[in-house]
Amino acid sequence: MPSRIIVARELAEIYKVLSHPDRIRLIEELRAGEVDVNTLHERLDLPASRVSQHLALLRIHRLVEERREGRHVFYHLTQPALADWIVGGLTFIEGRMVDQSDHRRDVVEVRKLWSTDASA
Amino acid sequence: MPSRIIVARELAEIYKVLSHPDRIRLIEELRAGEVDVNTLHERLDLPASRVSQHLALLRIHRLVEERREGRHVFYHLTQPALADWIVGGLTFIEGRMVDQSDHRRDVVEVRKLWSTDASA
DNA sequence: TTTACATCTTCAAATTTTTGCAGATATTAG
DNA sequence: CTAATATCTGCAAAAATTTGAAGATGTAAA
Repeated sequence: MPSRIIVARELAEIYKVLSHPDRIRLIEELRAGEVDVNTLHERLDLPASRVSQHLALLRIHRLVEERREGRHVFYHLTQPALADWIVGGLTFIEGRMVDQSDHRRDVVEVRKLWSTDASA
Repeated sequence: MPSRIIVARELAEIYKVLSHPDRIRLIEELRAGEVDVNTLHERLDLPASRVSQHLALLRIHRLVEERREGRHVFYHLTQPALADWIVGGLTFIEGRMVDQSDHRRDVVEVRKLWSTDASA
C-alpha cells in the first residue's frame, strides 16, 4: 500500500474530526491555554455532555490533553500550533462567500479574534 | 449571530470537503499545476465518474477551477496555497501513530513528495 | 456525413453508514 | 450529598459513497 494513500487517509480522518463547528470553536477557546470543561460549556452555550463528547473525540485523536485538578478537568492543545493552522484555513473559505460581503467582514473579524497576538 | 459561529461553520464545511482521501490526493495531484480528468482518473486508479464527482464538489466550493480544451478538461487549484496548507495538517497526525513507526516513515516520505520544492 | 471512439458529466438508486444530539445514568472528588 | 465530568443508549435525521448506465461533447476516420 503506497504511502500516499495511507497518509491521505490519516489526513482525511483528522479533517473529519475538525469538520464540526463546535469542535473548531473548542480548539480556538484553548488557543490561549488551559480551560476547564465547565467554562467551555458556558462559553459555547452547549450542554455539558455535548462538550464532553467533543472533547473525548479530540482526546482520542490526541489533539487535546487533560489535566485533572480536584473535580475539574482542564484541557489544553497537545500542539498549540493547531489553533493557528486552523485559522490559516480562512484563506480558502473566501471563495465561498463571493456574494456575501457581510460574511467577508465576519472572516476579517474572527481572524483577528483568533490570532495569537490578539489583545482580546 | 456572532461572527465566530458563522465562521466556524464555514471552516467546518471546508474540512468536510477535505475529509475524503481521494479528494486530498486529487488536490495534491494538482499541486504542480493543471491536470486533465483522464490523467487523474488513471493516476488515482478510480472510475472516471467518481473523479468527476469529487471534482464537482471541489468546484462547488471553489477550491478548483476548470479549463476546457477540446475534449479534455483541465483542472487547477483556485488557490495553489491550498495544497501546502493541507500538507501542514501532517503535523497534527503524528500523535495518532505513536506506536506505528512504519506509518511515521510514510508521513516523512509523503511530506517530501507533497512539497512545493520536491525534485520528484 | 456517418460512424466510431474518447473524454467527461450527470443521473438514479442502492447502500451504508454516520453522526449529531439529548437525557439518563455512572464516576470521581470534595 | 452535591458538583463536575464522562459515558451510555438509542433515535433521528441526514447524508455521503459508490456504481453503472446514459447523456453530452468533441475529434477523427471511413
